[in-house]
Amino acid sequence: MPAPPRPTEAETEILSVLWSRGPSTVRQVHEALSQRGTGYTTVLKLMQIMAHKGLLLRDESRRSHVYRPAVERTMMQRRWVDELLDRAFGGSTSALVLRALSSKRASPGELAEIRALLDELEREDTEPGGDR
Amino acid sequence: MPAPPRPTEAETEILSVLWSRGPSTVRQVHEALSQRGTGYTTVLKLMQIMAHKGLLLRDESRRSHVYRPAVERTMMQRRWVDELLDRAFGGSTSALVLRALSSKRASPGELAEIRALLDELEREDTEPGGDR
DNA sequence: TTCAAAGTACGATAAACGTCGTACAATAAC
DNA sequence: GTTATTGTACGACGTTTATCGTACTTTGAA
Repeated sequence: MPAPPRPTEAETEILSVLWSRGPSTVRQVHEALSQRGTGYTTVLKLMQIMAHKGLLLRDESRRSHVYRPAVERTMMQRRWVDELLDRAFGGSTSALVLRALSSKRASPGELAEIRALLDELEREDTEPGGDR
Repeated sequence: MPAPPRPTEAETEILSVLWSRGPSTVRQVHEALSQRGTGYTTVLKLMQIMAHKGLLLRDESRRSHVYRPAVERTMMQRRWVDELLDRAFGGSTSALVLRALSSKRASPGELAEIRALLDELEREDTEPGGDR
């Protein structure tokens, strides 16, 4: 099975539900997406197609099939970030980070988290072969 | 004129050329995109549509119309980041930054840049009404 | 056992995207 | 002045996306 393709916008919404809810039936996903007002069969068809594309896996052992993501959220986040990096920031990670930080105000806690990661990254740079 | 819509993928490539080259004719954009092998009239039509949508402005005073972006690169980067934030990171800036930093290795210079911004943001937090 | 409810499967459709060919206008070359 | 070049305008077309209606199947309740 080749790497699954990039999910479309509607597909991404479905993936989000599945990532946060865990394995779910079409009905459950449809209800989670209820505020968007799309019909049940629309969600059904999308999820069938996604399974076909390799974006979802499904368990058909029960009458209501149970779907789950075939890709990890982390993996997909990485792909999206890489894509945005290429497409919009000329590959400059710092430019993206700068934009993210200046765009939406991050909480002090979030800033601390980022600083911690920064510390770790710089430690790895100067002390190659550290932990992990 | 309402806010211009989100550019599509092909439109984004054209915008990138315009942002880096400055105002350009269709031919110049087409040449900058030559490695992608799209036809001249394709680029022409795309750019006409983009002007219609409010993504580009054009100067028709010369025979070869000269196009330029109607939106600033920075503004669009902000929109893309916000969108990615919502769609994929549940609005958590730190999660996005963490993913960006752990995904692609940032250079020491970039890390320093980020640290400097972090310092500034935290200074603003504790000393409201500082510089700016 | 029949019948409504809840499911899946899938064809049809409308809009958006990217693509190009062709028609036409203006300019430059000869 | 005629012709080749370079440009714009725009209709047409194949794909993909998102959407839904309808047909068929399974199951549980009356």
